[in-house]
Formats: sequence, C-alpha cells, structure tokens
Amino acid sequence: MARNNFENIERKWQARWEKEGWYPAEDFAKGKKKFYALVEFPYPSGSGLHIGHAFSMTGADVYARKKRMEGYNVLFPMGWDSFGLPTENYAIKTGIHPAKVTARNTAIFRRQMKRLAFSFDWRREIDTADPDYYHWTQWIFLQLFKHGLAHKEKMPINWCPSCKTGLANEEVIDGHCERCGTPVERRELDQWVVSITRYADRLLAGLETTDFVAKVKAAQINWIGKSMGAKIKFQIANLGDSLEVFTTRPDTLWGATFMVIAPEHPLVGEIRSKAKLPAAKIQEIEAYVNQARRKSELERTELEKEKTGVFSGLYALNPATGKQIPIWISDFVLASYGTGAIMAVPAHDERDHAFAKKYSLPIVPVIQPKQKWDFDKAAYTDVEHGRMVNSGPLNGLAPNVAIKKAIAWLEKKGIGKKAVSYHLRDWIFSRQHYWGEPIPMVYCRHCAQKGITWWETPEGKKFLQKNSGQPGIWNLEPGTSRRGLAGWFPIAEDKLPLKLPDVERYQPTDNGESPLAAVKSWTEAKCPVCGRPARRETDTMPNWAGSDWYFLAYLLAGKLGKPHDKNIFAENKDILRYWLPVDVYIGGDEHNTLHLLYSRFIYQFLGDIGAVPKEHPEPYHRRVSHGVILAPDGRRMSKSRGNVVIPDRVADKYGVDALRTYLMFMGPFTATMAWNENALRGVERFLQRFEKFVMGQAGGKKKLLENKEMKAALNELIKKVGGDIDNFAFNTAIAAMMKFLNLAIEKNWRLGRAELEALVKLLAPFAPYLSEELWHRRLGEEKSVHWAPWPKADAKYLGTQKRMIAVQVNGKLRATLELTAEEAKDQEKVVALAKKDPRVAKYLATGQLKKTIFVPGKIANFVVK
RNA sequence: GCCGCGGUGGUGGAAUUGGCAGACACGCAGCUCUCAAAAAGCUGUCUUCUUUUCGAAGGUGUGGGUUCGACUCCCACCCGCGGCACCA
Repeated sequence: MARNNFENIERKWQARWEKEGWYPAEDFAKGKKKFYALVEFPYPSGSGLHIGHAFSMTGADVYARKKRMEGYNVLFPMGWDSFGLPTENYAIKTGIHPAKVTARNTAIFRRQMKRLAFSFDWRREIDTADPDYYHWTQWIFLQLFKHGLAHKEKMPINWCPSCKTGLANEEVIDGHCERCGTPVERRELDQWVVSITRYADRLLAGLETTDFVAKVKAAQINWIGKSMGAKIKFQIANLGDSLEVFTTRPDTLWGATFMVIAPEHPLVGEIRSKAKLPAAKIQEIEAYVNQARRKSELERTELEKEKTGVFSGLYALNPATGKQIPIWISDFVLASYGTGAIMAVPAHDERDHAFAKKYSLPIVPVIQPKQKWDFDKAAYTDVEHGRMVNSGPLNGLAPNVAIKKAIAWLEKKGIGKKAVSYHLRDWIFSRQHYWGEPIPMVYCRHCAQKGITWWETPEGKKFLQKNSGQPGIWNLEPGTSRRGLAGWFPIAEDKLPLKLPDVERYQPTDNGESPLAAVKSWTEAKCPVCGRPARRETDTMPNWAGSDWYFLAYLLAGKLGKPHDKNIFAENKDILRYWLPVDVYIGGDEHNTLHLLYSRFIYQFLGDIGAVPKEHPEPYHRRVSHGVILAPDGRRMSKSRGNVVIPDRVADKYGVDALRTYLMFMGPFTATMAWNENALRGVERFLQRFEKFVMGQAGGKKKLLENKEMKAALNELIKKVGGDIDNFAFNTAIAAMMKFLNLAIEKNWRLGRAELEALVKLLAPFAPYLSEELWHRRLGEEKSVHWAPWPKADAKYLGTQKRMIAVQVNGKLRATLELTAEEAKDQEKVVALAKKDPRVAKYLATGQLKKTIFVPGKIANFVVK
C-alpha cells in the first residue's frame, strides 16, 4: 500500500467492521467448537496504549483471528482494570474525579485498539470500576467472609512516615516509598486477610492439570513453597509452658543446642509477667524487640547483615537429650513462617551456625560426614551423605532416612508430628485508598464486646443451615482466634453494590486510614444486628480483587447489572460450562505468580461454593507469557528517558499493518527485543511488494498451466504458517511468507484464483487492512476475509518440492544433490548419484568404504577409512 | 545461595525426532535508474587462505565426552537475563 494510501483504507474498513459489529462470540453457537482466547486487560493509564500492549495484543489477535477463520466460535474479549493508584494520584493532583479520568482514558484506549484492528467482541467490554461489575467483586468478598476465609487481623504493613500512608508491596521499591523515596517502616494495622493458604495444596495439585509453560509452573510452585517436616514441642524449663517449632530436619534434633524465637512471638510478651527476670534483663529484651519492630523489612532481610539477638532468660528442654538449652530472641527468625520459633542446630544449619559463632553457643554434630569436616568453620547440611551419630534410635542411618524415622519416633513419644509449612502467606486484602472497591462490611463495637459473630445472628444461622452447619465450609482451624470476627457484619447482598461515595479529598488521612474515613456520611452506619450506631469499613480492596475473576465477567457481560436474583453470581451456569476453561491465556511474566495464583484461588473457591460449575477444576488451560519490547537503545522504555515508542505514532507513519506485522516479525513472541525502525521498514517493503504482486496477478478466468513447483511451495507455506501461528512462532510464519513472495517474484509465478485467495488469507491475521482491501478490490469478494475459511494444505502437493540432499564423507559435507522428492527417498539412486559426483569420488578413492548412512530426503554419509 | 531461561555473523534472529549452521530481515559495500538525491531494483556480505574460479580450513560462550554425524544429547565450567531469597 502506498504510504499515503493506508489511512483511507484503514478508515474505510474500520468503519465497515464497526458497522458489522466487530467480532461477536455467540453463546452456544451451533455446529462450531468454542475457543476462549484471553489476553490480559490493561490498566487504562493516562498515557494511552503502550507499545507493549500493542505487542501482546497483536499476538493474541493473530492467534484469535486464525482460530476464527478455522471455524471456531472464538471469544476474544477486552475490558479495563480501572481501579488503581495512578488515577487516584492524578485525582489528588487535579481534583478531577477518578471515574471521569477513567472514562476519558478508556475512550482513548478503545479508539486505539479499534485502529489496531484487534478483533475483540466489544459487546462484552467490562470495567472493574463499574458498579455493576464491582457489585460482584464485593459479592465474592462476602462469600469469602461467610465461608470463614476472610477475617480481620493486625498485620505488619509497609508504612511511609512521610506520606503517612500504608503502602502495598508493589509501591515499595528497594525498601523506599515509590513516591517520595523515604525509607519504609513496618507498622501494624488492622487488615482484612484472606486465607489463601488453606488452598495451598489445591493450588499446587491443580497445576498438574494445566498446560502452563515450565517457567510459570515453577514460579507458582516456588511461590507456594511447600516444605515437609515436623512440628516439635519443647517444654520451657522455668515456665509451665511449651514452645512449638517447625523443622524440615527433625533428624538433627539431638544436635539442637539452643532455640530462637521471633521478636513478634507471643512468648516474648509473657516473659515480663511469667519469667522471674531481673529488671535490667527485661529492659534489654524490650529494647531489642522495639528496635526490631522499627527496622524496615529492607534492613531485616539485608543479605550481608550480621545476625543480632538477645538471650530471653528462658531455657527449654531438648526432648531428645533432656538437656536444658537457652531460648534466644532474634529477628532472623520470621514470625510469619512456621511457628515463629526454631530449634537451632548449628552443626547442620548455616544460619544457626552463624548465630552460634557470634554468641559462643555450643555446636554439637549429630551427622558424621564421610570427609573430614571442621564444624567450627561451617555447618554440614548435606542430607544425602553421612551417618547419624549421638542420636539414639537414629544412629547409623543416612540423614534422609533418619528424617522419616525421627518423625515416627516423635509421634510415638507424643512430642511432635509430621507437618507441612508453606512459603505462601495469607492475602492481605485491605488498602487505605479511595479508588478501589469498598469492602462491604460494618463493625459494631457493642456486638464485638459481647463477642457476637455474624454466624450467631439469625441471618448467619440461616446461612449455616443452608451450608455445612459450621462457620466456614473450610472450618477455622481449631484454636484459631475469633478475634477480628466478632462484631463484623456483612451488608445484605441485595444492597450491593455498595457504591463509592463522592469525596472532596482523595488523599489518605493523617493516621493512615483510607480517605473514606473522613466522610461521615460513609462511616456512620447502623448495626444490622443490634441496631446501634456502627462504623462502616473504610478500607478498599486491592487491585487484584477486580482482576481475579474478570475472565468470568466477560461470560456474564450484559447480565452483570441485571440478574433476576441479585444473590446469584451466574444465573445461567451453562454459559460458564460452555466457555470455560480459558483455552489460551496470554499475559506478562509479572503476573505469573500473584495474579495467576489469586485468580486460580478465587475460581476454585467459587467452584466449591457452587457459584461456578465444577466441571473444570482450573480456569486457564494454557498460559503463554509474552516478551518485552525495549527502546532502540536496548533499555527499558520510560518517559523520563524519553525513549518511549508510541504505537499510534508508528501507525501514523507506516500504517497499522506494517506496525502489527513488524511487531510479530521482531523475534519470538516470548523474547525481549529492542525496537528497530529500520527493520520495520523492511516489513513495510514486504507488504508493498505483496500488494503489488497480488494486484499484478492475472487470476480469475484464464486457465493456467498447472505449475507444480508453485503449488508445492504454496501448500508448504499454508502448512508452515498455520503450524507456526499455533505455536506462537509468528516471526517464522512471516519469514516464510517473505520467502515465498521473493521466490514467486523471482520465478514470475502466476497464481490461480484459489491460490491467490489462500495467499491473501494467510496474511489476513497479521495485516487485516491490506488483506481485506485485496480480498475485495482484487478478488471481488463481498464478505470479509476475516470470516473466510482458513486455507488447508493439499496433501497431494506436500513433500513434492525438490530436495537438496547433502552428501557427506565422514560427516563432512562434500556435495549437494538437487533431486525430486521421489528420487530423494530412493537410497540406491542417491548413493549411486553421490558416488559419481567428482567432489565425493575424490574422497572415496582415498580409503575403504566402511559404512553408508542414508536418511531419506535428507542426507547420505559415507564412512571411509 | 536457590529456581527458571538463555549465550549462534556487524544487528534482530532461523535451524521437526541429532542430518547442508546462519533461513527471513536489518545494516554495510558495489551497481542500475537519475543532472543529483530520495524511492525502487539488482549483486555481494560468517571468518581465514587461494590472484580469481574450482576449492580448502576453521566456526554456534569455554573445556572434555558420546556419535558415521552435535547449535541440538551427556559431564565440568564461564558469562548474561528474569524471579525468589535469613522460609528453619
């Protein structure tokens, strides 16, 4: 297409696609197989569509378009992940309501996406900040609460002392506040917490049924971080209490010479009251604990940091040796992992070893390594080699065998049991921001004091009757505190959505509460149980809340705002049954852990409570993660560096088809690649030659002499392009088309109508405008090329191309023979021809032929000695 | 430290189950067209050697190995990228 021409063509076809309603996906389309192609929906930022969006969405679009042409009923939807901090910050700065900003931005995104010809089903567009949408985000939260998976807890959060606000982990960059650069402190705030850890095993097991790439599976497995071991109880000598630890190495119990508890461990609080310690000692402990609390997460996890600690004054009894061992307090032990306490075995654990050296604690080896080992210098951590010593019943065993034996021994003695621990933490669900979904809960102080939980109210009892009879289908673990549950009541489901109120100021309040806390009309509520004045929750939900079920929202789009029964998430479950699971989910690496895990969790949970059908245990069948486009200088694009490539500007200059085709040609879909405008011009040239070639073909009426060579090449091309698109190998698909075109021009091939159609169709997913133009202008078709059937390779012509057979002598290439496909398979013929070739004969004459290797159609190799 | 991915011309990158390394494109050089330039087209382009041709030798991070044959498989190592990281 001539450069000045593409604009008209783009305008023309876009108008027609718009008129025809783009690419609707019908529920239950008859006689077609469904295909659900999903690409991550964007946060509609003020800067418009980024080249990274254009890249991943073009890849997804090419794939979806090909599937559609193959006759699938393709669902390829798009929407907006609208809640988020940038919009809120913009509102703080300008005073413009975030909803207004969002509407403005999504209009820009929508226009840009339509221009780039992404074949979305726009009827199913969703927006997480739309009350009809967050109605159900809130509903899901209520189900989590009612089923005992959400509660309020004091949790350490990241606190910026300068901005006076809590920060999400994503807002903390290297331990500093993203906005002002102040070092972040840890602070405890009451937070809603969702018990995702109770799904840890299910989330792990579910992975096996999915077709995620190894990298993604590994990331999820790592994040869940399951480790097997044992919990062991230690009696505390001068207190009638016991201390439980988690360990993966119960075999080394006999070598435990001290214990360490986290500064946040409950036992620390009891030291002052229960242990009879001198005042000076108590002061020392308190000083250490306070100092640890003030330390930022950064300082606490500093790699090279020397370990610090303080002796608690308490002693525990090692249940295996019966010896008294000191209990220390140190911040290298994390309160949030295991039991917040460890048994320290300095001879066989590096961290314990470092601590023992610093505070001169005894190091007692219980594994005899094969080689000489200086236990004063280093811990011996190998579990494969060595023999247990000084360990009673375990003596003589290899450590990995001793682990199992030790657990059995502990269970028999009643001092410990097999246990599992996870790296995965519960999900902190509260944010102290305005621009998010309000958490639909009310707190009644009066009821809280009386210890009334929602399950004890008439409504709650009715809920329990309907369900399993206990608070929580997945019951609270025995002993779990009810703190954080008493006095908290959900608002009635038929009152949803609980809409965000308009506020005057969007910034957080001085004490770190959400801006909603400053709105009296918001906070003042009536207790649904006792009718006394109560306080509405002022926190909002994290960004993940809206995005973790959006793939379901597309299926219900249009119905979200008006279900007949406002309490039922999906009234017509057959729609979900039909479309799920998502067949291919395309997104960025940055969402391979959190987003993917959260949404898998929510989906499993919704299945468990019967809100979505249970046929498919996992929401996503295949996950493809796309690569990243760097600036021409090879660095990440950023506004401050001024190296940002804007898709709209590229499209202005070269046209959408050239942009799309170049994006797909740059390299593998998963790769990190630098933008190169010159290479784009190469693609532009290809499209121009393609147009010229197709327009210049006689085509149509006149009967052509059959050109077997051309047909063979074209059918190979059809097979290659189709297969490559299926494998997301767009770059080689385009390369193959370029090669065919070069050959066709060079050999001056004339294509018949059928061949010409096929060629245009192959290009259609990549260059939708040009192909549509040629389809109508050159081939005179009425209907769109994008609904035309995908060409099928004719088996008759496959494998009929001339072959180059490589002839080797002792594995070294000496000659090549050009043969027909038939000849190339004929061993006798090839060997005879090869032997005759002077370049080969020369080497055969130098020795004796020992062996001849022949691979049909590929190679002949003579072994000569 | 652990987990995952990768290392191929001047550049981005190709290479079914081990079977012609460098497809396709960029860049560069020369040429055609032109008063000239742009655009377009043609030719060449892994390195070295041979005046050229014919050809020969080397070559996919390094060192070994398996094989008739290795970018591909195995062992050891080096480097880069991404994620996690005091996880008991």
